[in-house]
Amino acid sequence: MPTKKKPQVTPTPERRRELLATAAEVFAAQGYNATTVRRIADEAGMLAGSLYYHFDSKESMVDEILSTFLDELWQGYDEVLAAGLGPRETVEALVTESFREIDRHRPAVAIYQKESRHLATQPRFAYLADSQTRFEKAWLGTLERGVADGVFRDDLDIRLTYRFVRDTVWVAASWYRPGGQHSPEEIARQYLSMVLDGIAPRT
Amino acid sequence: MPTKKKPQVTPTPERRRELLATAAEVFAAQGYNATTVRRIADEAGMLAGSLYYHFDSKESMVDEILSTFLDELWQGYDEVLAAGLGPRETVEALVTESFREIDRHRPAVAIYQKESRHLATQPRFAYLADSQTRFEKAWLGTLERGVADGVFRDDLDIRLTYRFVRDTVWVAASWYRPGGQHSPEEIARQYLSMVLDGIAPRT
Amino acid sequence: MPTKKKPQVTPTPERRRELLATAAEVFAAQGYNATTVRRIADEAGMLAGSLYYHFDSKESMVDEILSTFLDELWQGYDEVLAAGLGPRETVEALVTESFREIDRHRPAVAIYQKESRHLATQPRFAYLADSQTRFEKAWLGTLERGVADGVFRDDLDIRLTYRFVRDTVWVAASWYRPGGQHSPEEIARQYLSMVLDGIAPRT
Amino acid sequence: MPTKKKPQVTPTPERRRELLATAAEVFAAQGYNATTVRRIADEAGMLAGSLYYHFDSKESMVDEILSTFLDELWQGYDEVLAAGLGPRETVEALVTESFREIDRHRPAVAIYQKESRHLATQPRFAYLADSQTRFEKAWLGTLERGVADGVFRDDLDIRLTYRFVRDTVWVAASWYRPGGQHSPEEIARQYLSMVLDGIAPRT
DNA sequence: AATGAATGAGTGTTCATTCAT
DNA sequence: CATGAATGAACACTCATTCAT
Repeated sequence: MPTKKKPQVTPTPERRRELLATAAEVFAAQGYNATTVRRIADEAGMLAGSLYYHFDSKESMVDEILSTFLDELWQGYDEVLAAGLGPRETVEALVTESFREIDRHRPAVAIYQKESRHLATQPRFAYLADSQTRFEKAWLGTLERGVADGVFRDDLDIRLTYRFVRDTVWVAASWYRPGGQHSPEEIARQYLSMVLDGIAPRT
Repeated sequence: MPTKKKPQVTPTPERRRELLATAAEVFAAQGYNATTVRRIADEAGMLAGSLYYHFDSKESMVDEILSTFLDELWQGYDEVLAAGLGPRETVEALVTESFREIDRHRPAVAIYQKESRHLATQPRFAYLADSQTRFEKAWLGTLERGVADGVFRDDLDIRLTYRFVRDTVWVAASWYRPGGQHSPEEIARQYLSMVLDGIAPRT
Repeated sequence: MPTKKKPQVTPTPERRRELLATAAEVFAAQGYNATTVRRIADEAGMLAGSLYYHFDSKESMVDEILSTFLDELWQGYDEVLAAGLGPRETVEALVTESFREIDRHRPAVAIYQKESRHLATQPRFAYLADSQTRFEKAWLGTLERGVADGVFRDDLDIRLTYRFVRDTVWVAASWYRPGGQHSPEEIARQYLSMVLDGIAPRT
Repeated sequence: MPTKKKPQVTPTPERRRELLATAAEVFAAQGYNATTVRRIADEAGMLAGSLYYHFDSKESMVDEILSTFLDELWQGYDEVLAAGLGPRETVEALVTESFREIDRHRPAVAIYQKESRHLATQPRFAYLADSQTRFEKAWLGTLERGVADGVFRDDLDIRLTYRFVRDTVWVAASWYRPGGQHSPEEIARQYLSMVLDGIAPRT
């Protein structure tokens, strides 16, 4: 019977994206565990069971949210890392790119911040740990090059510096609201200024 | 009738503290919602129901963990704020005190970071919002004094600076492990150095 | 957004009524507290959790059972009270109406008898106390009118008489079984005969 | 070691009676199932576990309360039934005795009213059903004798009459408060007057 | 006699998930 | 595509009961 089609993998990519956006918003606001499927469905104007036409499970929703975000993030990062910039310029570009991602994927970033450690224990989310590792390599490498080149201080524990910069940037997702008074680029500029030169005036 | 003496309810604060320490560790590791009372009981070597001899509810456990932590935190902070130090010395003292608290109450700080926004919506945890407000006042005030005195830069958005310093410090609770290679004071020193002078070398 | 229609919550009052009838039967037989939600579900041929698709809580089940009963009861009573009958005819009509209610809502009446005092302490069940008060007013008023008119004895404590008649009628719910050898009207007739004329023969 | 005595069956009959009185009061007020052992212990000024020095179980408490009450009740009843009175005088004596028992054992009577049907299903409480049977026999016999002698009406269903008188009397336990304005004997007198002669005036 | 602490079975409730319609 | 109804496992919490001290 040619009239009965099995639902395609992407029945309507539009609706899918809408629903994921809704889910991401709720996950970010309430936390993954504390968010019920019913709540997401409410927000989407349907019943809880209906979501299962679009997604296999609640888990597959976060999965898709996070992997989509990380894919886009690494597209941007890889471009920067491949550009052959100097260490300081690389840091500037990475930070700027990060704030752009926060601007575009705020809920996903917030979920990533809050839940990734917890989720990464499951095999399905192994890519979270992978990403973390690549991230660390890229940053530590850049910082080390910078110390060697004399554009970053050599009297600091480099892992501490790494964590400092990393957290400094990403935590912003917890308070950032798109459409606020500062553009992502402006926030990046000020953050970079603080990170690079400190909050005490240079004499 | 003199026979109706209410028997004392909290006879051994010892056990209470032990159990709360266990609970805090699990809450910090798995998240409050994802932590089952059974899990805490397991870790404590008893059955789930037995916890209710000591505590009213799972909620009252986090409550006691967080309020105990905040009480101690504010003791330290108030001492610093009352000492009449200059803005820069105040910032140094507050940051150092913060890392000491992270060292002493790491699980509580981690819980606070992850759950306080969510918990603060309940009336019972109103003190979390209060604390947040006091915190912001203390920090913003100090930073403003510093800008006026010329010991902090005047070309930065002060709220951005506040968030920068605040997050930078507290997020450390997510990776800090007591007994590591750096003492809290050493970490504080390096963090302060980065925050105040930046990671680029002063020429 | 027109896509956000809230789906209707009570689409099939049918099932609801069936389930409430089942619940009422069990509550009446075992007592509200002694009845487990699992038991009701068993009787209804489903799992305990499934009941929560239809009802918010066990409490809301008794609530609906009792309030539905009282609503119908007062419809009948109000009709009688508004009919402008003499005191003796009013008493006859109220008693007859009561036995009809016992016939139609036996489980609800039994629950009301056993649990109302206990439930009425909760704000949610305030209407139980209200009903009690209205009930008392209606009866006492009728009895007083009867005494004044000389159709009821004036040598009896009127509150005692009230309790006597009230209990006499409602306790019947504890042994009455619909479909027995006497119709509600026949039982009412005999009860009225006893209450009005006594069990000793009139000489 | 002669110093260690096993607790006697009646360690201090005084205390036992006190505790049972307390328990009965709570059972009557809240219902057997809804009453926690902790609550009884609270009321008695001790901890829940301590009650188990005096009683085997919560069940054995009601057991002792109810059986003590029934023993005393039947002492009174048997005396009346053995006195060789006429049917009308027997009814008067039984009702009066009943109100005296309500006066002396109000909580026990209330418990009996509310819980006996439920408890009687357990073998341990078989005596409740036995008592019920004896009770029914005694009353039905007396009423039948009365009808035969012409001192009770012969136009009433005798089982209906039995239930009428029985319920009428015992339900009083639900509102009776010792020390009120009417003595048990006065209440009995008025009840008997209503039951025998009705609430309509004899012409 | 009574306490402090624990047990273990059970209770109401929640929630992700399924599936016939 | 979506609904209505149900499942079943898990959860926080309660409570009668036990027992060493």
